[in-house]
Amino acid sequence: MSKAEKRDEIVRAALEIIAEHGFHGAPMAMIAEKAGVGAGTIYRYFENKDVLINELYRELEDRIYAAVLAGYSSDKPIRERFIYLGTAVLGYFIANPLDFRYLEQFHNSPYGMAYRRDRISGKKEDRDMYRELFEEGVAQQVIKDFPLVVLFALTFGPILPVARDHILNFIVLDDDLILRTIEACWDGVKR
Amino acid sequence: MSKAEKRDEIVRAALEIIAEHGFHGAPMAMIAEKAGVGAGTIYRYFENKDVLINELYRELEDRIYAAVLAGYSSDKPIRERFIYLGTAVLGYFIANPLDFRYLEQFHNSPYGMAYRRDRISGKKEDRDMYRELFEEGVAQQVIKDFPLVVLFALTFGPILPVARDHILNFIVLDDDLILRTIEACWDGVKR
DNA sequence: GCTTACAGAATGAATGTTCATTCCAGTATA
DNA sequence: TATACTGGAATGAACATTCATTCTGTAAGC
Repeated sequence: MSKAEKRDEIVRAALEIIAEHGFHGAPMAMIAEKAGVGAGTIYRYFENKDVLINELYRELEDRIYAAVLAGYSSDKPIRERFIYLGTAVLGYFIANPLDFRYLEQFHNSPYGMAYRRDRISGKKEDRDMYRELFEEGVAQQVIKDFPLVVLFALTFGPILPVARDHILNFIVLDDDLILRTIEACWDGVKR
Repeated sequence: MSKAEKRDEIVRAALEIIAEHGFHGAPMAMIAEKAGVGAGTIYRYFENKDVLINELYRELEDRIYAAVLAGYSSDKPIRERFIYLGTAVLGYFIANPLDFRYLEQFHNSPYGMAYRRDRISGKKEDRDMYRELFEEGVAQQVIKDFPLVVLFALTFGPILPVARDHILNFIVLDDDLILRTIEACWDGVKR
């Protein structure tokens, strides 16, 4: 097994275990076992557990960004772009439940708090299609004139619990219901 | 200090520390110190930490329910009731940030998962004004015909992050912005 | 081609720390 | 005095991290 493959195994194992059991149900020894390496080996690739957790987060973020960006076109009308982004994000979560559950764990933890703070205070670059979309929409008077965080809340607020309920089998989302849900978010955001 | 007072002190201390530091930043010894009792004493009032955590949750739920119910009148029109409930809940969270942070911690933890499961599968009685409101609204064709969980997501989905952002000082919500935010939720939910 | 030597990688038992929970000597209450 | 309650030290389990040791692949020497 090459060096890169081994690193990947560790990251994959961490994703799986943390997504399923939370940060505190994921001892390094368990991650090591699932990855098929010794406990000490992880520390040859990651300085400590925090670093592993943060690097995994960055990787997931990149993957989602890439997946969603693929079909995005910034010259379509605002509404169409909004619907596309919403369905794409929700679709990604449903297709990749481990990723979703990991992101949730991360966001609802001190890691996520720190990350969020950096982001809102502008310390973090964000290549964020939503921000751009909202700003344009408000300027064009197509979207309600709210602070950005409120628009984010109106959009992702409903998407995340709906994804969670689907992943946990509390509902079944088919393509039609996904679309109607995102359209309902649009109704909340549009002028 | 009477027996009941001591119990209250413990519960209050737990609320404060867990809301601020999360379940894992809240050792029993720290809760005991803040409550002004010995560590062992807590175990005379609560069988173990899990019981304490769950009882505290129930208490908060009751308080919120009572606060919101106070001004609720189930014979007003659907929209008016929706707006009232939304602003009341959001207002409660803003006025009681510790309660809000505790509830968030709880919901995003294995405790909350179990609770949620019981609730959705109907094992738990819920004296839930929202459920009733949604069912009535759908029947009257005033509200979009979605599964209940989606309607919940469209309503609470935005309320919770907005409350969090306010409590963490990422935005300042005044009465006007609160009202407009809830109205936007209504736009998402109404037909 | 075959052996030997060696650097770097991998291992997992051992360590130190952080808790929840228990226990009991001391204190209040009746 | 007898009973119940309290504080906080003691216990033991869980876990991240370390490090002495073992393994492995490569390259030099023959």
